[in-house]
Amino acid sequence: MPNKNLMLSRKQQILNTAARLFRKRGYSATSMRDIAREMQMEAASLYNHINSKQAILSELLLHIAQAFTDGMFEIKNSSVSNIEKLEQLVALHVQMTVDYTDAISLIPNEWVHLEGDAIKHFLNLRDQYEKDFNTLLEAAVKDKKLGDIDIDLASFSILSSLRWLYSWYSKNRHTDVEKLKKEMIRNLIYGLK
Amino acid sequence: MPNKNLMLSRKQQILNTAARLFRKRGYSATSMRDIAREMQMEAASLYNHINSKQAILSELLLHIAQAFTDGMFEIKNSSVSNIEKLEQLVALHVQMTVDYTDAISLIPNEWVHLEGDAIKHFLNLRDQYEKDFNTLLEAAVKDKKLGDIDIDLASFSILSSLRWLYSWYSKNRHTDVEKLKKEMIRNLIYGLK
DNA sequence: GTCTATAAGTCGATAGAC
DNA sequence: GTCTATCGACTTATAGAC
Repeated sequence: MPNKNLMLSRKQQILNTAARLFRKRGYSATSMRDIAREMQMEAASLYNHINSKQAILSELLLHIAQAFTDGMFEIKNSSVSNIEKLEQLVALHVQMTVDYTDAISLIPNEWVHLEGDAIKHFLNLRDQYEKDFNTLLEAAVKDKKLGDIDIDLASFSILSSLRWLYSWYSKNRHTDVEKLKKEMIRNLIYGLK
Repeated sequence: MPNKNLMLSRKQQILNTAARLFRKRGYSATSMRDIAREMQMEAASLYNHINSKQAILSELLLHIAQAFTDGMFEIKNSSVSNIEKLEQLVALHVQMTVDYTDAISLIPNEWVHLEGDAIKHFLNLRDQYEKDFNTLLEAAVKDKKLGDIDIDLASFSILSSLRWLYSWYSKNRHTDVEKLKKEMIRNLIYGLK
């Protein structure tokens, strides 16, 4: 298979390369020269495609956060049961992990390096997502589909596992995605029954 | 209550301060000048107590990793059932989280900034711990105490939740520790039944 | 769109006075 | 054990040639 980067815009190539390096060493320990070296160009040339190192990070993080918000919106407003909505949310996380493995790895920690409006926007999206998740979990408990759990702690446990899935998936890329979704739904939701 | 740091050696004060800042901004984004400012001294003075910034990180991470290895050794060699050993391991993680909240937050990501022998040592301890954890999980399945789960993925899910517990605990410090242990055992182990 | 050169600042760490 | 002063390397980002 030819290098997938050949089909992408120069800017998208830079974003993908940066995501991979930020994942490996963190935002602060990755220099513009590091990104340029991987792109086989000089650091100064990067600035013809992106405005700043900070802009790279915020594009990566806000794109992922917005995709989760959009997914939540669709699932929340669909006409299936609450427990099925929870299943679909777990499946959404698995699919995002498969599609954006490097960028999604930045969500748990690297947002602290965002600045100004970007960090505010990111935290707004994240906090609203977590509230919506808790609300659905609570609704499923009221539907008697889940046991009498501590909502906040259970929500936290589920989202923690999903946040770290990129790490497991990176070592198990051969895994069938649909099977992985079913297994995670079982582990994280029906495990709580 | 007087400042707890008053009872500690100057070196331990520096380690605690560094752990707090490394947690907040990451190892790379935290400068020796940042640590010194929090200690109300000059950066150069830190070097009378510690050899380097790198030495701070390796002391913090290897102390935690060794404590987990020691805990695993005791639990593994005790004479209770496999499922009870798993319960005790979850309780160990909860206790470590309560006792070393800042330093434990560095375990998931900041080890990548270790160098030389320190990173080798850390990864050896971590990998052996995870192998032991998987072995116990498998034994509990054979004992018919757990369902027919994907060992590797279930192990991963449990450890992911435990790795992120420091974040939950920081916002819920009032929580009774013994109650938290029981709730996590229920969520992470008996949820899988 | 890529390059060289460089500005302006921060980094970890050391030397040596007190 | 703490300070001031400083070294040499590295940082993000820009100016301007091609």
